[in-house]
Amino acid sequence: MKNSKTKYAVLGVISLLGPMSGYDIKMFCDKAISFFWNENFGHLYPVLAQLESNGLICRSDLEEGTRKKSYVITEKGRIELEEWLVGPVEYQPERSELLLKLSFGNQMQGKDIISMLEATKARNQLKFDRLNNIYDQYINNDEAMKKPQYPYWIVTLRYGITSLEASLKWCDDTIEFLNKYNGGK
Amino acid sequence: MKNSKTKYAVLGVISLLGPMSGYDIKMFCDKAISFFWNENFGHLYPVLAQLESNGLICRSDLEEGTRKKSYVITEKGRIELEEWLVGPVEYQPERSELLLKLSFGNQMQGKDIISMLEATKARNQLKFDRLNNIYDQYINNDEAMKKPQYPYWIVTLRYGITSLEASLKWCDDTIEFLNKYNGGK
DNA sequence: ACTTGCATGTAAATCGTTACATGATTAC
DNA sequence: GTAATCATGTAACGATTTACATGCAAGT
Repeated sequence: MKNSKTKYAVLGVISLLGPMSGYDIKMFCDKAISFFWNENFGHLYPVLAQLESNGLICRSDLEEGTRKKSYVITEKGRIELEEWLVGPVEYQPERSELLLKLSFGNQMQGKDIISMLEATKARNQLKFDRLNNIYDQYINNDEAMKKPQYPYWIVTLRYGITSLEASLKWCDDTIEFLNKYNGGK
Repeated sequence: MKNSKTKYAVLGVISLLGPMSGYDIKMFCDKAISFFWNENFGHLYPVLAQLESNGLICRSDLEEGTRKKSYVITEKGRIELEEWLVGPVEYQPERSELLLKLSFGNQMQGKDIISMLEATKARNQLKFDRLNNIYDQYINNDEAMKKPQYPYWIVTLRYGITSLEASLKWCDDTIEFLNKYNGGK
């Protein structure tokens, strides 16, 4: 559990959104932050158990009688979370399957490259639209603005939107460039 | 070896750049494509051995007497490479430590957020400058233009440049936004 | 002599995904 | 009644990273 960012994701989400179960955390990831963070049950539950046994989170008493196991963060957990928060953002080696394939483009047929780019564009357009919807609902929303995380969520949304925008433009430019290049030779 | 993209990276690089050793492949990754693809020795060598035992690559006779083991792609390897190339680009769940931390920004001190963003900006500025240098040397270079991969490498470079540009702009905007927001409240 | 770069590999650990297994509750 | 959603977990597997280990060759 040295490098598990899942650990910190869990600590952060729980510390921010009060008593939460593994299921709650998963749903929150899927619905609210999946454009920059993802978790799955198979990893989440063991980490949760480990965090509890290490005293970084503990059971809340909100679930009386149900199967649901809600957790809150402990003082010890909060300290570890803060240590991570002020530490450096770890370098993450890039791995883009799209670019890898594209760099071997001379071994592909022109139509296959274009359809790969079109598929990427379509996928990103969907993400872009979805994010923009969320953003529009969130920005200047009185309810949302009361929350202390408001400005931070705004900027993460903007990150997603900005980079998807750039990606969409690149798709268009690239399709045009390759069409011209292959037409012109 | 079902989902190993390393496998395809190796096949692609070897098929494109002729007889290559594990070391050669690693150096190529580091120097030429590290902005979108990375490999490490610990993974590379076992995969190389496996690809050879599966008949997807075979030893070339270029290394007589040296310790260096150079490989070329086989017909079987080329077929598998092409199958992967025309297949769909797999969805990769996002995981950005920067955005994860930022989304917990209300639990950080203002100065720590700003320095995190400044560090990100500085790092990306470096990458941006480096990529631009490579791009400038490559674009319209007579030597480079003769190679069949020329247009494809151009567009991958543009991808890197475009997305770093977007990221740099976002850093500036975000620093300004958060400064204003926290100053104004 | 010594450091840097070339060169290949193994072992251990870990992280994360996928598939599997189970069962309660709620809505239609 | 039955499908969807809520809810928790385990097991197996696979991919990748990190650390370790070795040794040659070339330049300074």
